[in-house]
Amino acid sequence: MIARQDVQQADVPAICKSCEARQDGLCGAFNARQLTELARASSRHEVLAGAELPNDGTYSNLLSGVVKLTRNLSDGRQQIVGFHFAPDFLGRPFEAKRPIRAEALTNVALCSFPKAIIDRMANEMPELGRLLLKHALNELDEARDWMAALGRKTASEKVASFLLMVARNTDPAHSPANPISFDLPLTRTDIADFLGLTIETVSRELSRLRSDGTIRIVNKRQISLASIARLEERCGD
Amino acid sequence: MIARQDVQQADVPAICKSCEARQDGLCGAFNARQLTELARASSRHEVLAGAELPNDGTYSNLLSGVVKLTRNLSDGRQQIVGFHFAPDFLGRPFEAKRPIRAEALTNVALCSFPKAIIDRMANEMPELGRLLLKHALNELDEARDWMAALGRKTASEKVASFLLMVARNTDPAHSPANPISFDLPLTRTDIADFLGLTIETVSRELSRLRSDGTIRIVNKRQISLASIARLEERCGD
DNA sequence: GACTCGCCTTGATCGAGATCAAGGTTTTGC
DNA sequence: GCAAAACCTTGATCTCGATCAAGGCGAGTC
Repeated sequence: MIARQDVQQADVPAICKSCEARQDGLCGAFNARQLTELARASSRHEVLAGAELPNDGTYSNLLSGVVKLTRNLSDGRQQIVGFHFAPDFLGRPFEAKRPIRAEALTNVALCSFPKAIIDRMANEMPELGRLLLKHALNELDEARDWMAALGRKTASEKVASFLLMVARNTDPAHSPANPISFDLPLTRTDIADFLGLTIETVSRELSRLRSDGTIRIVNKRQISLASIARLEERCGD
Repeated sequence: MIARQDVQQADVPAICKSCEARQDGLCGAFNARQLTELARASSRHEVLAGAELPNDGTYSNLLSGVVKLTRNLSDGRQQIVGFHFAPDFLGRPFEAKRPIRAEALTNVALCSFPKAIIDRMANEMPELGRLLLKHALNELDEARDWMAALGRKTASEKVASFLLMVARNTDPAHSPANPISFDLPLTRTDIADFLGLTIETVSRELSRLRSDGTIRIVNKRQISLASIARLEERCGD
């Protein structure tokens, strides 16, 4: 699912076809004239797996890959507070001072827009402001769902919920009844830091799900689910 | 601090002086003509402690009181995913279908604006859209701070962080070195549901903080802190 | 091949916080 | 005022997930 070859063929200029075609991303809101202007100002670039994304106030469409957002306590304890899967939209226009870092989990391709241009266009076009707001509220809803998981779910419910989330982001249109298979773009350490568990507990819970037939672990990173419905029974909500 | 008498004297009409005076609320963004129009459309009302706030798409300034946002798992486990303290701004224009309920913890006074009017004004005035976005991003940052607490802090760090948050919202300008005292607007059950703990653990941690002199528990609901700095040492970040 | 290094799994034991239980205090209602 | 109910505290015990420990697997390197 994390299509590495997308990152290789990265010679699409300026505002890329993938942006224009995408309903979900920022570009859906613009008219043809604005898209032409954006094309001149935007830039496409790659970030390698493991590298930190710059927090420079630019807005970006995430064209391929997976990004994690982490927040650290002073003694090094780490919590992952969110993920971005392609084709999400990334942007933090205000208050970028919080101790939250964005890091590429896989190789990542971005189409970035300078803050100044987007801000000016948002002034001309209220529709764009509403789109940005809608994105922020979706992220807020997701954050609150995970708060409930972190505070009140058991370890096995957390792992089941996590697998469901990855499956849905990997293949959103998939039927709940059919088997589905995907690459986990995270190490066990990342999963643990997301779920507020240790790597040992994550590993044990995955083994338990494997031994009762809910999942198959092909490759450490490659998981296949017997059915989404089967996991939904175990995720606590 | 939760000024109950404010709720009693609730005969301010339409768009209230408290709204206009408030930097933080929605009204800061409007010009005089728009404020006059809003005055006709807005309504002030009260919600009693314990009652649920309607999720009807209206936007509101929270004039006094405290509101909790809760999310429940299917078997009744509850997680509090956020608070609103006066003078916060409340609003969920999109995707109100998530299983999140807003409930008044104290008596609450609201100044509400119909969604249709705000939406139209947001179209006329990009500044308003940016204000709404800024509020949503602040809430997102807070949610992520609490994700880190839920996932990675110990019980005593959670309780210390919680007391700090209430203290800061109660008297944001207070010096970190001086003592401060405030009403806890929550039961032990609410605190536990916010921190992902049980009421017994919350009670024990409060007792521990009392016995080592960090806090004084006057009245079950009335807490006084020796100093904010003292608590900050214990909150883990 | 064999060595190393990073990552994962599994087992044994421990401990923070949950659960169970009893009693205290504050509020409410008569 | 008293009784009942709601809420809070404290103690005893248990359990889930953390910690400690050992070894496996796979990729890269020599």
